Amino acid sequence: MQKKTSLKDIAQVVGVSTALVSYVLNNKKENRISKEVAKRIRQVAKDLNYQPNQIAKSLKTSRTRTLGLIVADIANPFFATLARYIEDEADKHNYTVIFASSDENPDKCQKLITTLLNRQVDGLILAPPAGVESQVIDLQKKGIPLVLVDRYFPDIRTSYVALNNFQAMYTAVGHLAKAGYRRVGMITLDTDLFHITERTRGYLAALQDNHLTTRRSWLKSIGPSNLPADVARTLQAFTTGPQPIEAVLFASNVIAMAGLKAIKSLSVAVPNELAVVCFDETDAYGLFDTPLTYIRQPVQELGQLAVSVLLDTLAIPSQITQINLDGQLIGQASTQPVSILLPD
Amino acid sequence: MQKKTSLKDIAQVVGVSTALVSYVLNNKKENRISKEVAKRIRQVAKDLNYQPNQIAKSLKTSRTRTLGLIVADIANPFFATLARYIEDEADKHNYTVIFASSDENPDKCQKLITTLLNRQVDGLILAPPAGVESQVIDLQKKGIPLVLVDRYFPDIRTSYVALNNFQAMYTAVGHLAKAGYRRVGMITLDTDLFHITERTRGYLAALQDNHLTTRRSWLKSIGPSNLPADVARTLQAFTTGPQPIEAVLFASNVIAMAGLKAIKSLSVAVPNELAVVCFDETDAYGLFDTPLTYIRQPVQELGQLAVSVLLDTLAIPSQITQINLDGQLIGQASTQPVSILLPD
DNA sequence: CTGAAAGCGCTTACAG
DNA sequence: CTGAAAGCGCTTACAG
Repeated sequence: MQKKTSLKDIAQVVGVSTALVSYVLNNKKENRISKEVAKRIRQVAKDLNYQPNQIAKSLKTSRTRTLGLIVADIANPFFATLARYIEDEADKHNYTVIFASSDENPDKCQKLITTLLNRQVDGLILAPPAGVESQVIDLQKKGIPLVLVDRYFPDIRTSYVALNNFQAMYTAVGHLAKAGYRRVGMITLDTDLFHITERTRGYLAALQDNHLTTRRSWLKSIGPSNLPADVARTLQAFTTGPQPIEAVLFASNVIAMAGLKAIKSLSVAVPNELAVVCFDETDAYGLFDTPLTYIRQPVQELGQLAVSVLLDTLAIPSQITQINLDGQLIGQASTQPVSILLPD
Repeated sequence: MQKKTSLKDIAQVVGVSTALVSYVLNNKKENRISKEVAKRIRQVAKDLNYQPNQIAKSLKTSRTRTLGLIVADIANPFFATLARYIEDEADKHNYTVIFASSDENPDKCQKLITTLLNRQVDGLILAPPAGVESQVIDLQKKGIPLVLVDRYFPDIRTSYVALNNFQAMYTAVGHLAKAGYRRVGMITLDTDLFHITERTRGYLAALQDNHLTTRRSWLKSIGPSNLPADVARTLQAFTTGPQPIEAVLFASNVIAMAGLKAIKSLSVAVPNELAVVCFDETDAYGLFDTPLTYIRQPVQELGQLAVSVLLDTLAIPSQITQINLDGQLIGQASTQPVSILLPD
């Protein structure tokens, strides 16, 4: 391997100390260094193609300009898109990003946190799995700059950037009510994650405020194993029987994809037999027969704000910033007003 | 911020040198150190919750146990999935991954390479954009451990892990020919990237070998600006006129998604009016009316092999490993044999 | 105005 | 068998 040139090499060639070279290349003490020496140094640095060793710099300054990002799964389109915006925003500030996937597993999350901290990341962007409250508290105790994204723990005072999930689902139900749908069901994930339970709370509150019937069986929580089959079974139950549901909300993108596939294979007509609201935006919706109504998360803002809140925290460690962004309901044919539905 | 405990802290408490502590905690010279001292050291390390500072370790050893990953766009499902497998495989060997997106832009790629090298990554996994041959050669000159993934440059002798794109498309055309389709078109990306041009070469070779008609107008290359509209226009041209095409190949996942949407909006019946073969696997295909035939890339193997080839290169720098993996054709209803097509 | 010296937290060749 | 010392490549308080 070709030897990289170091400050020392430049210093030797120019005949000055490494200190002076460091000052010049970092534009420090500009007014105190003779123009000529500075010029020589810069020229030699360029000639030797000097590239500073960030590791050495980091050891000295104890700042790595690296952020750690832990999501549930980088292969999930939501997190992949989020990661992209985080990357771009971090790059704007000359930070790089190390990413890792927790698979919603608290033990794995703990391991990843330790790894990232050993690499001296300057701060952590964390989409926490359920059950890591103690890990987050521990990070705070250690004074690690931290921002939660997508999810957070209402009982722990941390910085976070998240969707207002209550409002998002509340709005979606209101939209259905206004369009004339009365029997509204929801399929959600079986989890304690706050962002998901908030969606349920929004659903239930909106049913009440819109004077719609609430039935225990119309709200179904589904675990990760056998998810597609369980979603299909639930939809079948929802749509058959004497008083079938008129509209369904899918509370996550994973649920939505499974739900839409089930709707196709059950040959349920959308929206005539069943109106549909999905969560998150994806290219895939464009392949469904009916244009789909969905709740759009402002993923770009989530990513950008996560980075900028974290960078603020680096500057002012005591500062806590909590941001809830509103989702946007994109109304399409899958929730057409009942009054203008075509006869079957 | 709570002060982290260092080797020195442990050494002070136990009353030995930092050197000895380092030896014990790294399990070096085991037989030369008295069991008792070793035990004390381990105990104190545990009590003080010692976590080694990787930055300091890296500066000394000049190995960071970090890999750099540059893809076109981490938000693209193919690269997101690839990144996930790379992450998992790297983690197995106690490596972490810094990722970055080049947006197929050579200048951005150069900038990212420089950034990653300054961070002293041990090696680079690169899905190179077109036009970065000189950058790759430069990396080789510098002796940077490197593996290309997904794409490579046939004229440069580097390690790579890629799909056998020629074979993949050749097989797909053969499948169509066998099913009885005679007029076969392809929509591909307008690029010099080898992996894409190989797909074109496979298409053309298979047409010839299967004695199918080749027409210049049946092979259409489309640029990134206005891609969806251009794909739609092309499909319309393909399917209208006196001698419409009977089958179409979409040469990438982006083309496929645009193509499928266009097929829907043009109300072209699949496979009766047009048989379809897509590239890459995605959840989204499940929402299309007809089960789709597609070419599956072994993404997991691609990711795992990229990491293991790179780690091999770290051990034996001179070693070049070139791997072409075969794609798998998943035959479904969208390419049903002509003989059993239902009448329109 | 300039630069020698100390030190960040480790590892390891080397001397005793 | 054990550990002091040097050094990785930087930065910066400090002395001149």
